[in-house]
Amino acid sequence: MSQTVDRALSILPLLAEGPADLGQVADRLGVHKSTALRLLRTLHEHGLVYRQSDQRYRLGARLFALAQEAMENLDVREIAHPHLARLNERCGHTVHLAVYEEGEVLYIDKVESRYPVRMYSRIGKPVAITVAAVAKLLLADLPEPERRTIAERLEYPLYTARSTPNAPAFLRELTKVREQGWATDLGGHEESINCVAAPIRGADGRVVAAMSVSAPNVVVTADELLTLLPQVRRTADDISGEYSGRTPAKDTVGP
Amino acid sequence: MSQTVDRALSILPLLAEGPADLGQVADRLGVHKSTALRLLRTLHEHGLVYRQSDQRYRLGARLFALAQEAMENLDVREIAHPHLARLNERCGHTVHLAVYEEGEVLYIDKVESRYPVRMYSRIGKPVAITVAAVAKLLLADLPEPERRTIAERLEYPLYTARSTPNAPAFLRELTKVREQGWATDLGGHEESINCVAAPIRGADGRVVAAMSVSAPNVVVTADELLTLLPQVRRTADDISGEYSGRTPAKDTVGP
DNA sequence: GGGTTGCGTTGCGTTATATGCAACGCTCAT
DNA sequence: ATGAGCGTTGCATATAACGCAACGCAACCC
Repeated sequence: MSQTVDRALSILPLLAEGPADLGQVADRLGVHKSTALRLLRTLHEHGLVYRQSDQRYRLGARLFALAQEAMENLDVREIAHPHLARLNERCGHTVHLAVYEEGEVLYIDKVESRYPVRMYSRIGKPVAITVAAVAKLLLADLPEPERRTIAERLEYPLYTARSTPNAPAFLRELTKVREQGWATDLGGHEESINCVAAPIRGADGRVVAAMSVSAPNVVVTADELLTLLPQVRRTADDISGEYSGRTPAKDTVGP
Repeated sequence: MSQTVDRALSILPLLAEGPADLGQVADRLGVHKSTALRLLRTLHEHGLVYRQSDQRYRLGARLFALAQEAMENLDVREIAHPHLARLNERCGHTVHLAVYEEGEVLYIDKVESRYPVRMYSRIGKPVAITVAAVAKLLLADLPEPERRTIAERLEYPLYTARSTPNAPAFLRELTKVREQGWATDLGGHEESINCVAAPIRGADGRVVAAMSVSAPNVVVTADELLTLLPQVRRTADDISGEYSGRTPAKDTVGP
């Protein structure tokens, strides 16, 4: 809509691939060097872009700070966190919280496993959308046409033999998840890792977030992990209640 | 430099404070609503801004993804991580990696303590610059005039009784840190938490990053933590060697 | 239920503003 | 020394961003 801003913002994903010098930026934007320079300078003033010692540009620190603040302002996250921590206390495994936004699913909170073997994931990292249990829950709640559109636009990387292979299979899985009200990922992303997930709903019943418990095979088998399902669902329901205002937050200590 | 981009980018920190509607954004930018609308639309197209169900705008998911990618492209981080993990294996405490950029110090990596009591911190969060051990190391390496300018511009919040109280005290501390080549934070940020830190240097000897080991009093006393100093310095030196190309990366397993 | 207020949204003419050019200056390597 | 390559500057032109005013649409209140 606004050409100048559009061009300036296009620089960010470009730099996300790695540092680049003025010429490279100008070329990839298809503009004159002087134009690119002015845009970069503006981005620099706002701290979104940093000029390293070899004169090349890369993404700046303000970006982290912004992402950080944005995260801390998410109210679901704030409400959910103590519940996630409590669940982690009880079962010891990694607990994740994720939301859907504009075609992406991303983790917004994580409580680390207390077992020495830990899985790799990071807050803010987009989730493997076709296989993750939380992603299935979040997508399953979208209106059917949107679900179809998204499913057909997605790619289906075969992380493992049990990954969702294509759109029809994914849509079938979403229907199942929608009906049963919970989801799993049994080695669909990494061979040895299983997850159980449950939805968190707002006052209107719409799914606003999803949470999951994940553990590697070497710690517990898939069957053992599934025995945690009731606990996970109860936790998710508690969060839903508090989020939608039905249940006031419980004080952890009396006055 | 570029008015339009400048205005658009000013929206981001504004939204970081919390969601806002069109009118609020327009007012705070001092522009007409239609102008604000166009800017917001452009930001929206790039995913930096999200429109929530109540029509208000807040920061978008792309921001997380960008910050994430930016972080993973930092080569110091990549080189340092296995060393940090190894140190954590040996001592069990929380290990941090931080860099300086344009007046801010921020954590770019963290390996969690293996003790049940953990300190609060998050990757990407700006560090308490006047007290953190890593911050002292990074600032101590700046040229003297810059150091002074920064020190005088800073605020000195008294987190605890042992926090750095003002600019002169801070500058004195920096001089000391610069000479001894390592730094500590003994309860300067949180009463019960101590840190020991060492600098990571590039080929030209300039400090490019700093790493620290942190632990609460309840786990180890400050004196006990200080006995780890040689290990911390050795780890930092190993990273420096690898980063500056002097030492080739060691294979963890043979062929 | 009609009127009103408070939003977001649209189209348009004007003018400020971003643009590309060409020339300059610098560093580095030949 | 000399050239190539890159970032930087000033400037005239034209484009694209601006504010305005009018519209559409709710919600709200009398």
